[in-house]
Amino acid sequence: MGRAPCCDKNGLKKGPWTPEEDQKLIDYIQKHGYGNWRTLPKNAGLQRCGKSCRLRWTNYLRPDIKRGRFSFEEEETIIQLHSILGNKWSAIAARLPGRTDNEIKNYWNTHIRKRLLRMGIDPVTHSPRLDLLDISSILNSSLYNSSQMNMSRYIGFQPLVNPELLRLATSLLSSQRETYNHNYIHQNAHENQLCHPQMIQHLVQSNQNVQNPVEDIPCVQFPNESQLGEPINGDLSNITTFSSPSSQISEWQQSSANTGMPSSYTEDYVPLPSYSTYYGSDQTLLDPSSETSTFQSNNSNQNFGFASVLSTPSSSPPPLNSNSTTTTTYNFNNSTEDERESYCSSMLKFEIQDILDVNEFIGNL
DNA sequence: AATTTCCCCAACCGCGAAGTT
DNA sequence: TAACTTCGCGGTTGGGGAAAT
Repeated sequence: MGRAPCCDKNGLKKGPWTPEEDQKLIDYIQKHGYGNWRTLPKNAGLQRCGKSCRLRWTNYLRPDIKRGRFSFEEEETIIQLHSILGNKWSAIAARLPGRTDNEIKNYWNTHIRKRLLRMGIDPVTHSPRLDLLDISSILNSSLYNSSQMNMSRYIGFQPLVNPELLRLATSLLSSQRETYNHNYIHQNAHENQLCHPQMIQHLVQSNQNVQNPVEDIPCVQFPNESQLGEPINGDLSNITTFSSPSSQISEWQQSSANTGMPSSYTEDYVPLPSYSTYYGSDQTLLDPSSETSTFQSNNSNQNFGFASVLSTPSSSPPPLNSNSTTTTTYNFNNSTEDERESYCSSMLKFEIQDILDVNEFIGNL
């Protein structure tokens, strides 16, 4: 039969730890090490359950825990890893020495997530929140008439709030709804398709001279962990590079042909620009479609290949070189959150303007 | 100065995977 | 193999401090 119950919950203390309790736990672990959390509290003279002791140790008392603000590099790392791993906080923490999963989770929820939302970026998909740009629904809503479309409040920038432009856009879109429906159904035949249909509609229109306009649609679709599946021959480096959409698709398809990746997967995949375009690392700042716009961080110490990320056991975080040398143009290490956000907003503005070329939009009317 | 609201983060809870008997 | 426990993870909560009114 199984073991005895972990702990009798009756009579065990809960809530904040006192310095005395902390000291008892530290003393015990320094003497005997940790391992059997079930018996540890009793042996250490603590009126706590093992789970509480483990949490206290791993999240607070561990000597290698780094305290204080997250650096820009750490923040960038978290965002990058989150885009790959989702809410796998322990896996993310394994890549950030001295940071706990709980700390990262809290930081994500209280800082990064909010900032991304303010920037108009969906913190789940890491793509621009195109729902905010759903022109038809905006125009049809009473919000438009009553509040003069104060979109900038929601998405943090101005260029898309021109009601006249939106009206024209809606006119265009409604006249093409039938075509759109066809395209949309076609484009979204696979799950996780994150392209916004109206965006597609516009881009298909504005790229009439392009042989394969869909290729140039900067929509985003991220391979999630399950989609990535097992590393092929232990090497996933072929999917760590995100460059300009059209060139990348061919790269992706080529590499998939080499690796035997299912063709349906390669057809659907449209890469996301590097996160350095959010945060402005070197040349990607100026040219989002640059071939150098790789998913890999420009920080030389943070090479986040999918393989290394996915294969890292959370229980034994591999040490990252903490001697960071970065080519990042903007140094956020000592910046305030506002400064970071301001900069990020301008990045997003660039991105979306690039996607929704307003002049071209008007030119098509 | 007092009160209210907001925000952060340490800690708890529940669940699933892995391990043990 | 089944039954059970332990461990670890991710989601959530609530206490306390800071900021706003």
